[in-house]
Amino acid sequence: MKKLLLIDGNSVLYRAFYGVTLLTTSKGVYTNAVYGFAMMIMQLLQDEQPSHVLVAFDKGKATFRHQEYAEYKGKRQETPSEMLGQFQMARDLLGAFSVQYLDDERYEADDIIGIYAEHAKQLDDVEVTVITGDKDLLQLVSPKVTTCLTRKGITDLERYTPEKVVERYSLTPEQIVDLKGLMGDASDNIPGVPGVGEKTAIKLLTQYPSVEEVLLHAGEVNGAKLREKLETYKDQALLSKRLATILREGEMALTFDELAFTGYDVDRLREAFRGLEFKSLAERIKPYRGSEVASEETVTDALALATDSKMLGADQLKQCLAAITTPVVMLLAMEGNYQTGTLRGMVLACDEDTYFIPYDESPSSKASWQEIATWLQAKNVTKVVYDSKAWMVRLAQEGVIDKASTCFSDVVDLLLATYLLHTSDGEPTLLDVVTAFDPDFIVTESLVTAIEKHTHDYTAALATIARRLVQSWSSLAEQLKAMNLEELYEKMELPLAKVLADMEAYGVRLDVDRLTTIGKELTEKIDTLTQQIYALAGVTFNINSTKQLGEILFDKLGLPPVKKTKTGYSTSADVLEKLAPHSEIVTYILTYRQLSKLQSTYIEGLLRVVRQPALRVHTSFHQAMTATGRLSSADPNLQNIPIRLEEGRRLRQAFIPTHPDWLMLSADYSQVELRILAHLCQDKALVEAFLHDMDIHTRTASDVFEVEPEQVTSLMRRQAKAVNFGIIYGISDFGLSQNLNISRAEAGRFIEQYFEKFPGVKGYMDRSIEDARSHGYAETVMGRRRYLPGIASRNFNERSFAERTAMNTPIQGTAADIIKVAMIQIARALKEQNLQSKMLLQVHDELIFECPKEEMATMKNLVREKMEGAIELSVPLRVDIHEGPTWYEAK
DNA sequence: TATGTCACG
DNA sequence: ACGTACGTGACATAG
Repeated sequence: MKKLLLIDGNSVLYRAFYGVTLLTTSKGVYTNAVYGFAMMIMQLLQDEQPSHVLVAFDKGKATFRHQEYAEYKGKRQETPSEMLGQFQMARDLLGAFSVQYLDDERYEADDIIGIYAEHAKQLDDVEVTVITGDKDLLQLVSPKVTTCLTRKGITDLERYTPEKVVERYSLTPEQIVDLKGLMGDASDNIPGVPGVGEKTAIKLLTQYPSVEEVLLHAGEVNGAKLREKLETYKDQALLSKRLATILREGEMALTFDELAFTGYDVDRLREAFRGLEFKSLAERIKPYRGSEVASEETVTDALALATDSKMLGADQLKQCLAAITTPVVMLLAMEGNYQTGTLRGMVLACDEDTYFIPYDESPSSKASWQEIATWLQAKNVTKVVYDSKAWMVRLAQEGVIDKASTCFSDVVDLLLATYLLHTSDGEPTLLDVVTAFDPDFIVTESLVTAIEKHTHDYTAALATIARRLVQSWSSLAEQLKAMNLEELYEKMELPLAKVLADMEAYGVRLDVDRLTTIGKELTEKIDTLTQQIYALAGVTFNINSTKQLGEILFDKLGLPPVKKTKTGYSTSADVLEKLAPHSEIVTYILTYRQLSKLQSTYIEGLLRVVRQPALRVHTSFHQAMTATGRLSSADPNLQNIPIRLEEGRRLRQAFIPTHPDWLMLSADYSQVELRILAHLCQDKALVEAFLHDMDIHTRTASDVFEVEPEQVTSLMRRQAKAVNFGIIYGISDFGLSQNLNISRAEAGRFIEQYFEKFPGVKGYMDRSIEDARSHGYAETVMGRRRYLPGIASRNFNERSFAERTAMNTPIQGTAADIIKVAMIQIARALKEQNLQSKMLLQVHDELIFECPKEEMATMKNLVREKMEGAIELSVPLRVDIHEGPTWYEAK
C-alpha cells in the first residue's frame, strides 16, 4: 500500500506564523513561520511514513473563482509584512527535505490537493492523507482519503474519516460544500444565505441532501423568515456552493511517481537549518526513519519483554532489579486517576533496556510487585518518576507497601521539578515534562492521543517517553540550580509529597448517617421552595437553568435586569440580592440555590465517593497545579467544605475522627497574608499593628476613617476588612466598589486614604510591579517563581491583570510556602515522638488533625510551635486552635 | 465543551 | 477609556 501525503502549505505556514513567537535570524530576517513549518514537516514525515509527498501553495493570483465572484476573498486581511518573505523560504526548505511542492496561478492550494487526491483515488493501492487548517478540505474525505485538521498549536492534528465527519457535522463529506453554500464562509467572503448559520444549515441539509434540494423545497421549510431568505438568496446560495467546491480535475504538473519520497538527506537538511539559524534543530536531526522517537524495534522489544516479564518469577525479577546500577526512569501505566483508576503496570527504562511489568490481582503479580517495592526502598539506585505521590498512594492502597511515605528512597520527581521550573496554572502533563527536559522532542499526535486517551499503543508510548527521559532527565539538577530552586525542590516539595501521600492514603472518616439525614432535610426544604417559586412565577420551569430563570424574572415578571452576561441576563447572587425589594420570589430563589448547592455538591457528591466499608473519603492534593504554589484538592475537593453560612456549616458534623473518643483539632493562621505583607513592605504602622497583636481590621478602620479604635463601628470595620482584602489581591477601585456595593469614586477615596496611612504598602505595590517588569517574574520569600509575560503587554487588561498578580503572588505564594514548611516539620515530629495523631487535611491557612484525647495537649503545643515557627518574619505569626468531636466544633 | 454559578481560602 | 478584585474545584445547563 502506498501513502500520499498532501499538505496545504499556505494553511500550515499561517498556523505556524501565528502559533510560533516571532523569531529572526541575526540579520533580522523573520523565520518563525518557517520554523513551525519545519517542525510540522519533520513530524509528519516521521509520523505518517508516506511513500509520496506533495506540498501545495497558493500563488496569490486571481483564479477562476475571482472571475465568477469579484469579491471572493475580498475581506481578507493583508498578509503581515513579517510573513511575506517566509513563503519562499518555506518552498526552499522543502528542497532540503527532498519533498516536492507545486503552485499554479490557475489554482488555489485546495484545488491542487483536490486534483491529486482524486487522481490517487483512481489508483488502486494508494491511500491519501491531507493536512490543512481549512475545513473546506473535509469535502475530499472518503474511504481512501483522510483529512487532518490542525488544531490549536501546529503539531496537534484531528483526523477526519468519513465517519468522523458525520459524527462532527451530521453531514457526509460531500455535503460540506452544501453547508458552505448555505452558511457561507466569512474568511473567504463567501456570502451564503444571510441569517443561516451552521445550525440552521445542518438542520436543512438533514432534511434535504443538497442546496439544490433545499431550494427546491424552500416553500415547505419551517419559519416564514427562513422561507423568504431562501427564496431571495437562491442564486447567491448556488454561487456560494460553486465557490466552495474544490476542483477534482486539472493539470498535474508533476506525475504521481515524481512525488515519491524515500527520506531526506541529513547533511543537506542540517545545512539548511544552519542557514536559517535553527541551531538546536540542526543539532538534533537524526537519520530519517525511526530516530526522533524511539525506534519501532525498541518499543517492540519493550512489549516483548512485557509479555516475558509476566512469566518472570518474583525471584528472577528480584535478580534483574538487583543488577541495575544506573538511574532508572519508571512510569505508571494507569487508566484513570491514580486513586480510583485501573493500574495496568509500569514501564521501566534504564541504560540499555526497557521493561513493562504488568500488574494484576494474581498472587504471582503481587509477589513481583512486593519485590519491586522492596527495591524502590533500597538506596543507591536513583528512581526517576513522574508524580512520586501517585506511586506512594497507589502502592499503599494496593497493599504492596505498608505506609505511603516509605515507598521510595533516592527518588527524583520530574513533575515537581517541572512545576517549579515552569510554574503556570495547570499541572504539567507527562508530555510537558518530556519537553521541559528535551526541548526538541517532537510531540507527535499519535503520542498525545496514546498518552491522553489511553489507546492501543499507550504502553508503547510510555516506553518511548521513558527511553527519552533516560537520556534527558539529568539536566534537572542544573536547571534547578540555575534558577535557585534546588532548595525548594529538595527541602520542600519532595518531602511534602510524602506528607501528602500519607494524608491521602489515610483519608478522613465520614459520618454517612449524619450526611444522609441532612440530605433528607434538604430535600424537603428544596421541594417546598420549588413549589413556592412555581406559584410566584405562575409556571413550572427549571430553576437551575439560568436561561429559563432569566426569562421568568426579567421577561415574564418584568424585574429590572441589573447585569448581562455573554449569553443573556445575569442571575448571580449579587444581582438577585439587588432585586430582593422588588419581588419575594428572588429570596426564595437565593435560598433554593444555596440549598441545592449543598445537596448536589456536598451531600450527593460526598456520598458518591465514600469508600466502603471503611466509610472514608480520600482526596487527591494537587501539588503541581496552582500558579502561586498553593495546593488544590480534588475528587473530592475537601478544601471548600461550607463554613460561612450555618446551613452549610452543619455538613462539617459529618467529618469525624476514625476512632470513638478521639477528637478533631484544627489550627489556622491568623491574618497570615497581611502579616506577610507587613514583612514584605515594612510599613511602620502595619508592622507595629502586628507587633502589638491588634485587631487588624479595626486598626485599619481607625486609620482610614480617622477615628479612635473605640469609635470604629461594625460597618467601618467591615469596609476596612474589604480594603485589606483588596490590598492583598492587588487593589482596584472598581473591584472594591463591587465588593462593598459602593460607588467607584468612594472606593477610590478609601484606597487613597489607606495608602496615605500606610505609605509603605504603596511602595511595596509599586516595587512589586517594577520587579516583575524587570525580571519577568514575581517571586515568594523562598524564591518560588511565577513568570508574568503579560506584564509587558500593550493590552490594558492583560497588563493590569499581570500587575495585580505581581502584587498578590508574593503574598499568597509565601503563605503557601510557610504552611508547607509547617506540615513537613509537624509530620517529622509526629513520627519522631511516636504520636498516634494524624494530619488529615490542609485548607490553605489551616491544618486539620485527629487526635486521641491523651495526645491533645501535646498536639496543641506541637502544632502551634511548628506553625508559628515555620519562618522568621519581622512580625510574629499567630495560630488559632480549636478542638471538638467533629470538624464542626473544631473551628 | 463552554458557561454560569457558587463553595472555600 | 480601557473593565477587573487573587487563588481554586464541582455541578448543572445548553449547545
